[in-house]
Amino acid sequence: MFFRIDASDGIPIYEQISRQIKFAVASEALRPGEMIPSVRELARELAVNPNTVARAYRDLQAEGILEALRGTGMLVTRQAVKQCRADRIELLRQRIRQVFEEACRGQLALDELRVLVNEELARLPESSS
Amino acid sequence: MFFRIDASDGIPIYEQISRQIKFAVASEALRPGEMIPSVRELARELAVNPNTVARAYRDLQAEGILEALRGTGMLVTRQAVKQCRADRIELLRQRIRQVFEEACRGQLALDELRVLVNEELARLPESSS
Amino acid sequence: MFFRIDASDGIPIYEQISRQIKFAVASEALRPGEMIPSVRELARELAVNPNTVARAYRDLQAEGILEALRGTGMLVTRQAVKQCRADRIELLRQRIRQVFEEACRGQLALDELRVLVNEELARLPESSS
Amino acid sequence: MFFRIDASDGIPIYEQISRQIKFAVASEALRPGEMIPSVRELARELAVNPNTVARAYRDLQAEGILEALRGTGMLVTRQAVKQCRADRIELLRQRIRQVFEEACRGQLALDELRVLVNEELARLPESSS
DNA sequence: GTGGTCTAGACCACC
DNA sequence: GTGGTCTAGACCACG
Repeated sequence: MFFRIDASDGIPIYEQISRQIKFAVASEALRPGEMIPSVRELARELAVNPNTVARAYRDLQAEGILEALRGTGMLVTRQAVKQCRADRIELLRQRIRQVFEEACRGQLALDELRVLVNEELARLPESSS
Repeated sequence: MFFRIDASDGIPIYEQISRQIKFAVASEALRPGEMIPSVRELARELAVNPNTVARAYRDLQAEGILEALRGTGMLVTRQAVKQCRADRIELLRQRIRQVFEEACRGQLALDELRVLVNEELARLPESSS
Repeated sequence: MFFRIDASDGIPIYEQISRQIKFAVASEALRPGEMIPSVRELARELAVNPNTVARAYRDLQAEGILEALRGTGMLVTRQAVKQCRADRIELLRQRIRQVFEEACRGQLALDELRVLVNEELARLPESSS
Repeated sequence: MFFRIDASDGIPIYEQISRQIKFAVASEALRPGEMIPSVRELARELAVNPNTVARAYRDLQAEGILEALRGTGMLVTRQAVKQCRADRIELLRQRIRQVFEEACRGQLALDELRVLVNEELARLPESSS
């Protein structure tokens, strides 16, 4: 697979996995109908316990992103792309809002906040389009 | 005291407490030399376990924001204001950076990100300056 | 053949196959003495693993619904019709009982259950007689 | 707690647990704001692995029925009752529909089905209201 | 081979 | 004490 996990950055491994799968679906690196690696295979590849991968898959299944075919494997559902894109944006919007609101609660001036935001936006690579 | 805690928003309660105290100091709602409520008093007020408040105070003490007067209580140190202001900005900068980087990892286009950020900035009350 | 399978509705595929064959026999769409499609043929037709069809056939054979003619194929036994009809009713009775009992365990009032049942009965096409 | 699990009736243990909690909430045997037994406690009581209970709780949390207070325990959410009642009815409706549709696919006459249903309804204890 | 369930036990942060 | 994460390994049904 095309992604990595970082066992010690606070975010649970199973969530790192499910997020990256969602992102892969959102950017169509993973397409509807396509089979994803088996639990055991991905577990081996990421050097992670199969249960951990299974949990990520199960969560995605509960969200309707993945579908299980018994004895066969799991694949990306039709609706997944739309859903993942919406999720990605909504998740981001929430996090931005959260940070901004905390800034306000902290009595930071709007102008100071704008400066900070622009500084950080400027740091981002142009290539991330 | 003048702030609230939300027991179920992911951020540990003790950290919510210490942050809000820092913010209060940064905005001079709490001034150097001023006594802060006792552990028990604040715990009662926030309907929170006293251990939790104690931990927040302990953390702030370790950071040099608070100072204990034996048998009397705790008060805000002289250097606290400067420190809290710097902390506030640095904390915020980190969180903004974190969110933006996650957006990039999620393959979101820079322009989409800018739009999101501006939408959310626009939602903020002007009065927070 | 005249039926379809749904790979993701919880019921094992081999069971979907055997049930539908039983139903076909019960309604005399499939008559005693008649040959049924070979494992390979039906597997191809249903886009299903041959092992799965084989298992369905094996189960039906064990129940005495099908009979193997060496080197020739499988056919419906004489006694099959009577048996399938009885099975069909008994199977249904069990499932109804199961659902009703679960409703009771869930503390649903008998009257609410009756209403539900009648609503669903009303939805059924008259033509299914 | 007031319910039992049957380790070998096909339904996963974690689901038996979550269902019975939902039912308890729906019938207000468990009320919003009320704390439920800890993972370890219920596990001990049911003679089941704590992970299994934890999974049931986690599923309910994902559905918004339960809420976790870190270091404290889990409690029933405000909206839970409404949701559990709706769930209970909807779950039942689906299962009834499924059974009926299968009956039709099996070419059973509507009248035969009605007879079956009434026989089974009659078997239920009046007290289940 | 596949996914799914369950057990057992370790470790963590939080209250 | 609480819930949460993770590992390791067993067993099952299904294809």
